[in-house]
Amino acid sequence: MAITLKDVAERAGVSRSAVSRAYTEGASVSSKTREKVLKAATELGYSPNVLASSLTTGRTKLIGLISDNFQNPIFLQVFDRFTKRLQDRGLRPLLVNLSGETDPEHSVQMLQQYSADAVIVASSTLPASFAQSFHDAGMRVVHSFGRHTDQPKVHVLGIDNITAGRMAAETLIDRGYRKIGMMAGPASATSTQDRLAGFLEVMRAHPQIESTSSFASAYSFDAGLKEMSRLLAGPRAEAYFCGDDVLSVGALAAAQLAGLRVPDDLGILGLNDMAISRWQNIDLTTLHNPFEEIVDASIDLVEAMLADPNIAPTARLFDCHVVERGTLRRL
Amino acid sequence: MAITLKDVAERAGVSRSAVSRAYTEGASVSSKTREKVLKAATELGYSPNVLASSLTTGRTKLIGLISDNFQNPIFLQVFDRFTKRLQDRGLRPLLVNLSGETDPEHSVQMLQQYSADAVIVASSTLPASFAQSFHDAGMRVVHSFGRHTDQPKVHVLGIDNITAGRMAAETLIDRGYRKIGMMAGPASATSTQDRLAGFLEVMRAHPQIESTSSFASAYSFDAGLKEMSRLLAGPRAEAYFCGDDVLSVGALAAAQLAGLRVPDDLGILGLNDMAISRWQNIDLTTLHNPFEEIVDASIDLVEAMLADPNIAPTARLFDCHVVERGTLRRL
DNA sequence: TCCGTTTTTGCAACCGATTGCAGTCTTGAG
DNA sequence: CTCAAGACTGCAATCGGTTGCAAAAACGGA
Repeated sequence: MAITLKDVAERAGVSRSAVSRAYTEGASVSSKTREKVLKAATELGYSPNVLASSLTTGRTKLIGLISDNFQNPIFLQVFDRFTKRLQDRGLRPLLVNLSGETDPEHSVQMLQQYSADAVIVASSTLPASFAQSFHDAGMRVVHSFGRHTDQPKVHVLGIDNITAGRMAAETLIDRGYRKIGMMAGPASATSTQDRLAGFLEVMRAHPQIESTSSFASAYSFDAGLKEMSRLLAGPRAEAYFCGDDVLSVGALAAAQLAGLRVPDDLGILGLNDMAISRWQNIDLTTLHNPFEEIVDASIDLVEAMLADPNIAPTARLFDCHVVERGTLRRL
Repeated sequence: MAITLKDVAERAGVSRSAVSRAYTEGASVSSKTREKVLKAATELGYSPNVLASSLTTGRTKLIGLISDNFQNPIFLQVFDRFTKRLQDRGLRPLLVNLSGETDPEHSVQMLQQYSADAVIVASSTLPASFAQSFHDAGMRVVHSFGRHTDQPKVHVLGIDNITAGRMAAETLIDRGYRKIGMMAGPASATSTQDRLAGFLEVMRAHPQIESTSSFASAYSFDAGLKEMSRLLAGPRAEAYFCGDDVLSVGALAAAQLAGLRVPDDLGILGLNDMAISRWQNIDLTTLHNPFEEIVDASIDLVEAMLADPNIAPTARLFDCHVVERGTLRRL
């Protein structure tokens, strides 16, 4: 059916090896032969089968891209960036939708079956053990948006969640809020835990500030709406740091439903700076997540591992900064 | 490095064929042998290499998923559904980000190199010729969200854009609007053309209604904001049917900036019913796009083609319906 | 128990490439 | 013009599986 190397070889009147070499950078072929081959190839419409060659070379250029969050709009931006950048380097994203699954077993096996060259775990909620499983199975892996550790077992890149939590708390205090709450994400997510830890640390240092904290059940609009509605039903804070932007939007909706004006009656601070947060209809003051840098750095790491599988695992932190918009009063 | 069939064969004390057969449904193996093999396999942690087997079987279970829209939030929902459903059937999405590219050549070649079993073109903006190229290259292809034709060259599924355009126009008329505009998407997109055609058809049948139409430069928030701002600067209509939901949100932002109240001063009707449109902060009245059904049907078609590559290309249309929310006055 | 069936099994060729090796061709220096 | 070094080339083995075929084993009925 499809054109194979053999067809090209026959047409060009050379051996199969010659054809193969014509396609490999720096191989020992005369330019005359190479031309003959390329000519025959274009006439036939041939392009080499990566999968077949992967058998001997051990390289598929397939990169597993695993995510457990297809609800958060920022992930569309993340996927956009990942797929573009991978493509630019001749790598192919094999997308895996975890959708609720927390056991890596299945993904590990599947990516092994396709001998993916590397795996990118793109998630701020999965535990370190998840990415680790791929490493244990002998695969190259980088965990993007993962939790920082001093002795990482696998490459992990992400924002500095603890510092972000602190920054959020300090920002709210600086704006003069004296009753401050954190509506965090799901308690099980590592990002939630760290952001909350940073937040609480600052609060402990400011005993005069009244502070509260609670968890939303997921990083989703509905969870944010629900939890904020609950909070607003009781004695409320003057401003809330929300676990992330989608939660914040849910919180804004809750405020609206409660008849509160933002930022006059209630301040909301998000985290991520997803594209939508910039929309005037939302106009969310938030901490910017430099996800483009994280994605790019992740791919750099993937390439580095492809060149040398044994580079020591690194943990890189990226800084957030406040993006001024309309949901927090200015001083 | 990795465990191969040979290792398992040795450990189980059987031939390589036996191992292979143990893994193939309906192959001629005694249950005794199969058990021996499976036992050895689990002890060794073996799982067969799909890519190697694809050489002989001609099946990779890899499905190219091509999209040119990573800006529109509804596509995150689309990807979510596609990846989940493909996975459920043991198929693997190989994601291709067209990002501005309109020439299929490159994608065709890439997917051929990976001998993808089939290709799904998920786009409402690409011309039919794009999907056609894959067909011409001998690949199985279905075009999801594509334009309907009577004599389709490839399978194409999508909403009935012309009827949707009509429905939008009629909805606005029914609500008592007498000056009606359509702010369409980019002129080059097939979906734009059809939606506009349906809209204009109804308008022609209602000469007493004052109507206008114009194009936004892309299906994006910024394009919607920009075009609607332009429209609002001149003599404006009482209500606009926008090319899709993201455009609508941009239009809402423009209205807000112009100090207009929606729906009192201005009505906005969208199309797609993306998740975000339901958010109270947006609360967009829109035409529901049954994308889940389209995705599911697309995958059904893929499977059907896998079973029989020669089934005649079909064109299926899916109906939209109005979702009542807060951006259009009720009667 | 014997023999024709049916079920299992292993051999070996093959899928579409790559690559070490050894033989052949070109070179260019002498 | 000769010859050694270097550049090319093709052969054949290999990657990890699959599968047609023939031989071996198991089965079942008489």
